[in-house]
Amino acid sequence: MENGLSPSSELAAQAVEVCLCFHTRKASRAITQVFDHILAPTGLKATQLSLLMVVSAREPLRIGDLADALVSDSTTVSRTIKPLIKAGLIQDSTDSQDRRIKRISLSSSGHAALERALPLWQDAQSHIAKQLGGSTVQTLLPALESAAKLGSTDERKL
Amino acid sequence: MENGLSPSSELAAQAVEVCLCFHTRKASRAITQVFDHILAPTGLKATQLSLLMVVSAREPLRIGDLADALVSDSTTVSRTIKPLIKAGLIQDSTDSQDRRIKRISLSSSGHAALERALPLWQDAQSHIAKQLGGSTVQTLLPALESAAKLGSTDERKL
DNA sequence: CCATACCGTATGTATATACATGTATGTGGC
DNA sequence: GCCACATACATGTATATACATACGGTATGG
Repeated sequence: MENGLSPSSELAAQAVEVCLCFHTRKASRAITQVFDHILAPTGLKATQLSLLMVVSAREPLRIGDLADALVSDSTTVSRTIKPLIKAGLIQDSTDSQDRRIKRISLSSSGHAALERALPLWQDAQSHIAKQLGGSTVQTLLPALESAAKLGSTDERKL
Repeated sequence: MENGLSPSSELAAQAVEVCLCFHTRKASRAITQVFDHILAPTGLKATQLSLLMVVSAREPLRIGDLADALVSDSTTVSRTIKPLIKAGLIQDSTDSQDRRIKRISLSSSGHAALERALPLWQDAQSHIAKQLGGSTVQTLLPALESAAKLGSTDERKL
């Protein structure tokens, strides 16, 4: 092994270069960092603004439906909404028919925070789109949407 | 508002559909879930296998360099390696010249675990590549690599 | 040669994420 | 109506992630 790597290390080195999980996670960290920095003045993290945007588009909605929309576990959503409830941006109410169900919606503060944050969201989005180039963005978004569908139809049911 | 959405909610609904942060994170959750399920028999999570692969390709390396490679904070790396050190897969040794520096490398158990996991990694990678289609993968990987470079050159230094 | 600034890493705190499990509620068969 | 089962959500535990800060080690100017 002239390069100083064992055979399995050589394989691993090749694998990591094309690993879809590694690259998707690395890119999501980088993009989240940029969004977080630009969104800092709003007091919202990128994840939290995404949550507000999804809720605002579909409110009122159940935790399970929110989890489906986010391709996230419902126990995760149950927790990620907590800081936003504490901050008074999201409210939840028990369904009167089926008391197991929580209906999630934005408070008026939530709507206001969303409205204030959207211009900075646009800044971050434009900044990244400019760096990547329009054609890259055009191919990236559909590819990411395809990838996001993997979890729901696959192993999930097996 | 015939659709029942306020103006800002309508904007937010449009924004989230094209948000690079939201879509990248959603895709990374979906892909990570598939990898985690397929890798379950190895006892390694997708994130941990990625770590082992990167370390094996460049060992020994400093925590800061590992953080750069992962586009992650060095304080994050300092913690994410802990479960792997505890499991005996990764070892760290203090540099004899500069005792601030920790040199990270795989133990023999780490090399063995990596070797055992690689076939399942290949299963997961192939499974997802097949679902996405070869041309999508070919466009996705370079786009993700471009995106991953955003963090290092941008706001980071400002 | 010491004070100070700088560098590499760790810790405190907070959020994000998911699996296993628990709890409360609803539903259907008998 | 009661019991088994299913459904919706929460909690326990563990890992991933990052910022502010602390701490020890190194280098450097005076």
